Amino acid sequence: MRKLKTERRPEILDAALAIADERGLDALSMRAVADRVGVTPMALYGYFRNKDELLDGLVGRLLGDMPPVDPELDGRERLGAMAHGFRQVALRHPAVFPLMFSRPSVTPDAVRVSDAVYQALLDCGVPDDQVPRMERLATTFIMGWATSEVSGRFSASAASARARRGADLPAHQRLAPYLDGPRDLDAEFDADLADLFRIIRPE
Amino acid sequence: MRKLKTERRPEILDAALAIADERGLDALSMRAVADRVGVTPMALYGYFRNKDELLDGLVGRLLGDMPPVDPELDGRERLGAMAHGFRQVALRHPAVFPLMFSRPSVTPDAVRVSDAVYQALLDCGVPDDQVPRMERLATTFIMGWATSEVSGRFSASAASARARRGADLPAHQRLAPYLDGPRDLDAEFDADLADLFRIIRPE
DNA sequence: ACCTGAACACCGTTCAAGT
DNA sequence: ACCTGAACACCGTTCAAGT
Repeated sequence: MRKLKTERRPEILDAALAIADERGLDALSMRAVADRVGVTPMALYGYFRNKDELLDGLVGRLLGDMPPVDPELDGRERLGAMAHGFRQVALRHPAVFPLMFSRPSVTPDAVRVSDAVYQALLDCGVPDDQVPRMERLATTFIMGWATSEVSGRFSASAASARARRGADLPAHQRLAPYLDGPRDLDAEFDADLADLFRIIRPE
Repeated sequence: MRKLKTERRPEILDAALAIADERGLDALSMRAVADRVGVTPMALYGYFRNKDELLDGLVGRLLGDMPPVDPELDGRERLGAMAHGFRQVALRHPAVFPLMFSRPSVTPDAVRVSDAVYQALLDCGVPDDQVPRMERLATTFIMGWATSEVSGRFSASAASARARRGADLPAHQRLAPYLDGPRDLDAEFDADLADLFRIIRPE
């Protein structure tokens, strides 16, 4: 387990992220990254032990890209700002964002984000012993929502396909007027966040 | 776009699921599936247009495996039973379950599951025009939770690594007693579901 | 100290051919 | 109607060598 070089890691991760953003995750090969950086594929193995570690680095990079949150805001406003920050990162990097679920990050950036969420929950009045669970609940929902959005699970085309296919099932029939209309995902995200706050801060 | 054969599709999907369960998603190659079925890799292309379609079929299979829910139960109990069903499917097929996010399914099984969730939400008293959003909210949370669990995001080892790394951040310090203890994911899932019902059915 | 070249054991998929 | 064989253009990664 030899020591890894670190100097060009940011440059390599930039190249990898650019490839994933432009051409998708399937196009993200060690060879493609090396080409973009201007080295041989094998040079990358001086910086990352293997492709999995490079993908972990990419998740860390996404967390480092989270927009900072105004510390003047109250707890609830900070949580909302962070939720929108997650969603923006997902929309900017739709191919990479879903990796957040499968590659739990423990980088300094990841821990800093967790700490900000903990602090916001504490400021909302969540009891200390409930904060870790509420953090998992909130981040799970927000990451799941953003992943669904960027992966097409909430797309209008999937919705109308389901509406068509379910036309003779009872609940689909009753709900037909609401299943295939236009969708405003911005508004739905906000409505869901408002509901989420009712869990976090029972009045 | 020629017509695909269907007869041996279930047999092929069984083989694929077995490989993913036993050896993970990386081991799930067309060649490995063909080997297990006892045919040449190219024979699979008579049943699936490409590997992506085979993976879509796998997601459909998972939805078909969802345990049926007792129709005698009330709406809230049925929702709880379906949530536990999702989680059980995830625990049985940890490598494949996360694909549910990225491969929105429109098979008859998928639509049948949606209809059951719609009906349960209606029976809980959710207004018709809110049911589709609540279905997305609930399934997103449940799938995100199950994906987190099977992907290691909730693992004790990740938690203690984060606890160690965040030891000098303010909220981590204050919450230290609660960050690295033993975890009961069964209990946490139930607690989260109870909170989720407070969104679905405001008293 | 950092990078390259050649090689190995794999991939998904196309096309033409076999029964 | 269903399957196979050979081939193509890729993969991630090891090892030994180059500067």
